[in-house]
Parts: sequence; structure tokens; C-alpha cells
Amino acid sequence: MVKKYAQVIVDVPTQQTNQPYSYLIPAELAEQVQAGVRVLVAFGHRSVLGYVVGLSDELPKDLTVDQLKDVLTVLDEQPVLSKELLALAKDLAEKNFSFWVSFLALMLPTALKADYRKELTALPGLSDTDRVTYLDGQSRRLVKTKDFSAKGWRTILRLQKDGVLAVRNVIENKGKVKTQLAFKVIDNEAELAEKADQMKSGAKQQRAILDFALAHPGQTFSKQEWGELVDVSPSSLNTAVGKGVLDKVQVEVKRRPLGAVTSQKESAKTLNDEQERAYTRITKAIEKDDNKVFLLEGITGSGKTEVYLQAAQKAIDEGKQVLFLVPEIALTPQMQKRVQDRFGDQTALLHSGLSNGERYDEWRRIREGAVQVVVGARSAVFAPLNRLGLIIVDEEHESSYSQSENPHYSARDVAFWRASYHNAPVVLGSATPSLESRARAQKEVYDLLSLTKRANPEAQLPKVDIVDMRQELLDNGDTNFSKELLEKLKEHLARGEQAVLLLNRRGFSSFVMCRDCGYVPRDPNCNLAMTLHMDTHTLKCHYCDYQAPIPQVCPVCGSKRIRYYGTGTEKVEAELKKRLPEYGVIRLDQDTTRKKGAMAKALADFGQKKAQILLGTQMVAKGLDFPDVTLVGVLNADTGLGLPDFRASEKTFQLLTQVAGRAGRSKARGEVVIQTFNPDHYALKFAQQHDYEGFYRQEMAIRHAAEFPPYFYTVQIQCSDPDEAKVALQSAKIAAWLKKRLPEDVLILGPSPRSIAKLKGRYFFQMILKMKKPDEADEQLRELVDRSQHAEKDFRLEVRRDPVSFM
DNA sequence: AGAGTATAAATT
DNA sequence: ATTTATACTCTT
Repeated sequence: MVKKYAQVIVDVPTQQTNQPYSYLIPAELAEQVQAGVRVLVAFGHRSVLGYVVGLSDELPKDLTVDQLKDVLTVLDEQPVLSKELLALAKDLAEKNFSFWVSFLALMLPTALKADYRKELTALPGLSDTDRVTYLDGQSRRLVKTKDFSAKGWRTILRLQKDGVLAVRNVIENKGKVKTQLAFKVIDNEAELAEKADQMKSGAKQQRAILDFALAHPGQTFSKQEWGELVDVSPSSLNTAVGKGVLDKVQVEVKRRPLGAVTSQKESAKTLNDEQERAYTRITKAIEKDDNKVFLLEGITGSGKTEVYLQAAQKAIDEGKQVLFLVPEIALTPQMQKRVQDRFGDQTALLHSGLSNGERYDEWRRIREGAVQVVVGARSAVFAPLNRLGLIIVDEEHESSYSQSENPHYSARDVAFWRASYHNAPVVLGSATPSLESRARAQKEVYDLLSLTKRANPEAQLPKVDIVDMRQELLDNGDTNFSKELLEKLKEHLARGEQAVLLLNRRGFSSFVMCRDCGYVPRDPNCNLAMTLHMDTHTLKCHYCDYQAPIPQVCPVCGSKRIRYYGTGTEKVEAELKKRLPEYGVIRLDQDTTRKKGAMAKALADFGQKKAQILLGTQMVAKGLDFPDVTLVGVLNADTGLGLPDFRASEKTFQLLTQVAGRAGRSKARGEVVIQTFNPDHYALKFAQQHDYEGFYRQEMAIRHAAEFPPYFYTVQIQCSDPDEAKVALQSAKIAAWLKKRLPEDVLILGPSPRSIAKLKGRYFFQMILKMKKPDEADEQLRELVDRSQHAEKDFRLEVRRDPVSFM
């Protein structure tokens, strides 16, 4: 039965239009209009792109048939969004207080997004000045709304009214399918044979083409393929076209990301007994379509990846597909190569380094079912796979799985949603699981699988030394390198081994610390490090808005050496060149890896030992596997601890454990040197002992006492306005409004100004809600978001569920 | 009066 | 988002 109306979500991301609109389906489009295709529809007084989210026979209430408009055109022959993804987008929009259309758009490659432009055409009578101003001197020009001011558009409107300028709206895809010139052998065998007869001698190349053509009637080969297979020049091919043997055609080509070419297939490695046990549990779930979540807790170098890859192979053997998520930062060329080598051409790659064209083409390969394994970062969780049999989330604790910009979502949660839809198991893997996940394993919501041994039986966990920089500072003066680290560097490098140095400098928020005793000012309510605000010359807590003056003298030891903290990788690189001029340094940070392929090149160079020292930010901590690295140095472990974030200890522990895991992955035992002003901090102590479980227990006790996750669910409400007084007032009002309406057990912290109080001309205030059940405040929050639309003109409000940090 | 500007409401 | 209606301000 053919349905009568199309339910369309229009490409207008606002609260008011966050609902399906009904359109009539003209008879000639009846076959093409189906759930999941993109369409053009008239909306108000213009045309917009829309997503068909469903078909129905029911008229929306309050409307009659003659009030509905037609679907204008259908943009896709096949649906670009499956039923699954349509449903997922709706759920996500509701859960994350965002717009339906934002998620629909997020699921598609940029190439399929709408590009709205206006085509201006000069008509007789247009003055030359206007032609220059609006058409750039040409007779026809495509422009964007932003190209002219409101005043400019008014003039254009008047010119249109005067009949000297035509304006037409153009909506196009942002990207195109790439095509390539190819030559097709004509389909008529009899005719081919006839032509072959006519040509008995001479023209060697034509003869070769004909012979090949006779063997492949009706088949198409690209110019290159002809060159390779028949060894003929393009001009000969053109001659053959003239003789009616070949036809010139354009064929689609798919752009493949760098390094995606097939290499030799690597075979599976033998699993040790722990890996085998984990593998068996996971594959059993794959076989039984059991929607289970496994937490694979394995120390660094324990061979988690090998378990993932073999489990993935199992899913493929069962005729199912695999989604393999990795944090952007861990999607190193090394990891890519491993998956490619195992699964070859059945793999698709999705990450931020791809061009729009490459991404579009990888996406199409996935949708066409040509791909069994998708490896990718956060947004790859929306890959259009229809036979999902396994989802792997590597380094599941990584905060990059949460998108903090609108629309907010957690790729980990989306993975659970999709796995449940497909009855597929999920494997969360980490050496240092997030407390949330580890706690769920404790409660047996997840199945815990442990790998406690290094996969390489000869490899041992490295020996970790903690160096007290307070003492170093007294002995050597201001320095980034302790005596111990320098000596060890010289020692290891002299043996021809390599070293990795980490400068743990996350974010830009700076803090204040006493250089003599490591004291960091904390606010008395939340016991969190306070942030320096240069504009007001005060220290502030970002949670409760407690303020204090910047101390001139340390209240603990009386020292006057209180410093604003921060050193950059660049500075350290220069210092290394001075201190160890005989060894090469490769620097790995955002500045040096911005260019495409720069990261791959740097790592390849390091792998070939073109340099002995790899110095970098967190990038050097994840997933790298170089057998000759025997020394890891952490220049300053305190930067993370000083952040005004309840996860500061957890993040520091995770980072130290990860980076320590880079050392001694082969025969020689590795060494790790951690330099710190807080040598007694429990996060460092537990990292030193490689004791995740110990850290977990202690941190859980602290979270419990402070009523933080995982004991509480949190929601962040962020308000902003160009007028500081307005935000302050509005957020106070909102807090009061919430206090009145929310259940009593929901705690409200704030409102308080955010650390970067002013950003892009807006002032930010935030509130944190803490609650026992995740949806306790949903009803009120939804109403709040709804109301905020009608609030003051420039006022904006964002609601973030389970924020990864409160900064 | 007429042009320019700011704000609210509607969009199937 | 963008269009349209409506009210308001500034200029002549």
C-alpha cells in the first residue's frame, strides 16, 4: 500500500522547526520518495533540503490536504539513511537536547550536505557599476548569502524588481562523485569480428586493441588499465573509438585515503591463554547474537589489538560486519596498517584527516556493502553498516569519544545503541578503563575480561622512577630536565636505543603553584585547583564560583616563588638540541602534524631511527609500538593534576600508564622517569606500581565522598550572552527556576562563570546538576531548552549530558 | 512620507 | 535559516 504523505525534517536547525513536516508525494515521485532519502521541499517562501524520516497516511491535525505542499525533487536514488540511523537520530536528539536535523546531517558525509547559493544573472538594462558590484563584471555569478550585507541584498531585490537582474536559488551537494575517462568495448561480437577481419596487417596497436576487445566484449577499462593490460597509447585508443571498436565513457572512481592500498595479508598471531579466554567469550557472543558488553582490561602491550582483530575475523566469517572505533589521537599509521594488513580491501577508514571526497567515497563503499570492517574515530560510529556483528571501542576511556560541540553525543553510548539494535556484542578495551565502565563491570553490568601479561613473553613492565622536582629545583635551579633523566637519556641513547619524552600539556588553562612545595591553591568547597583569571587578578573555582586573591606568599611553606605554570614542546626541543646535540629529535604535536601525512612521516622516520628522541604531547602516549624505545620521560606530570576538573587524577593516571607502556615492548626492559612537583600524589604512585585496580579503589572512594560520577550522573547547563550582566542574571533565574521544579535529590552547583569567561564576544556561565538517575531532570531540562528560545535576543543555552569535564 | 532598522512570528 | 509583517527611528 502506497502511503500518501512524506514526513520531512527540514534543514533548518532551530527549536521551532524541530519536528517533521508533512508533504504531498506527486505521483511521478511515488517510487522514489521513501524513508531515508533527501528531498527538496518548499518551506515558507523558499526551497530547502529535507530528510524523509517516514511515510504516513495520516494528515497532521489542524491541517487539511490543500494546505500541504508537494515534494519538489528527490535527491537520492537509494536512501542515504537506513531505518536504524533515522531512529537513532531521533533518540539522540531527544537525549541530548539537540535538533533532529543536526544528527541527520552528522550521519552523512559533508559531500551530501546542502550548499545553498543564489545565481545572479544580468538582464538587459543593468548598469555597469551594478554589474561590477554584484556580478564581479560577469553576466552570471553564483553567490552565497554571506557574500553581501543586508543592504546589498536589498539593492539586489530592487534590481530584481526593476527587471534588470534575475535571481535563482540553487541547492547542490557540497561534493561530487569523481569520474574518470574510460574506454568500453562495443557489445556487438559479430561487429567486432567483422572489424577484426578488415584489419589484417599494419597498425600493430590497433591489432592489439582488437584482439583484446574480442576477448572482452562489452567490458569497460580505464585509460590506465588499457595501458597496463594491452600496452597501448591513449591516441591509439582514440583511433579505435573512431573506428567504432571502442566507446568513450566516464566511469566512477572512488578516492581512497593515503595508505589504503592493499598490502600482503598478515596472518593471525598465536594467542596466550588469557587472550584465548577473552577471545572465546567474545566470539561466543558473536555467534549467539548476544548483545553483551565486555570490558577488556589489559595492561599496555598485553595484545588487546590481536584479540580485537581475531574477534573481528570471527564476525566476518559469520557474514557480519565490524565497527572498530579508536580515538582520533590513537589512529596512528601503525594502527591503520595493522588493520589493513589483516583485512585488506574489506576495510574502510574514516577519520578527520580525510578530504571530503575521500570520506564520501569510503562512506559509499560502506553503504554498498563492499566493506566488512570500518576503522574510524568518533563520527565513524554512524557508518552505514547494515549487518553489524561486533563493535569494538578501543581506549574506551578517551574523552575524545564525547563530542562537546553541538550536537553533543557520546560515541560510546551510540555504540551501545547500535549494538542493541543489531543484537551484537560490544568490546570496550583499555589498559586504564574509565571509572564508569570499571564500576559497571564491578556490578556485572559488563563482563570483565582481564589481560595481565604482556603478549611478548620476553617483555616486562618497565621500571618507573618518580623524580621530585622540588629538590631538583633547589639543586640545579630552574630546569625542565632532572639530573636523573639526563643521565638515563645519555645512557640509553649511547646504547643505540630510543627515548620517548612526554610534555603533558593539555589545554590552555593555567594554574598557580608554589615552586618550593608544590602547593596548588584549592577552593574549600570542592577541593579543586583554582584557575588564574588575569582579567580580575583572582583565583576562581569553576564549580562553585568561590574566589580568592592570588597569594603572594605560599600559605604552606612561606615561599615567594609562586608561579604561573606552563612550558611548551618547542622550548624543550631547543633545550634538548643544546644539551644533547649529538642526537636527533622529532617533535610531535599539533603544530608539527597539522599537514596531511606529516604524522605518518614523523613516525616512520622515528621507526627507521633517523632520530633517537621522540618528543611530544599526549600524541606520543597512545598506541605507538617501537621495539627500540627503552626509555620514557615525563617532563612534568603535574600539568594534568592542576586542572580544575574532578577527573584530573584519573586523566593523569591514564596518561602516565599509557606513556609508560611505550617503553620496553621488546626484549630489553624499559625504564620510565616521571618528573613531578607532587611526588606523593596517589595517581603517580599507582602508575608507578602499574596498579590500575589500586587506583580504581582509591579514586572511587574519593568520588563517592565528593558525590561525583560514577556515583552521580551529571548535566552541564551553559548559558551565554554578549552582555555579562545579562547572563549572570539569567543563569541565576534559571537556577532558581530549576530549584523550584526539580526533585529534591537533584543537586545544583553554580551558576558560576566559566574558566574562559569570555569567548568570541560572549560571556559564559555554567551550572552543574548532579543526580542519581540519568533522566531525573529531563522533563524540566526540555522545558528549559524550549523556553530559552523565547528568552532575550542573544541569549543562548546549551545542555550537556555527562560532560567529560566541567571546564 | 519614505527609507532604513529592529523584533517577532511562521514555515506542512 | 530566512522570509514577512509590524512597529519604530531617522532623514528630508
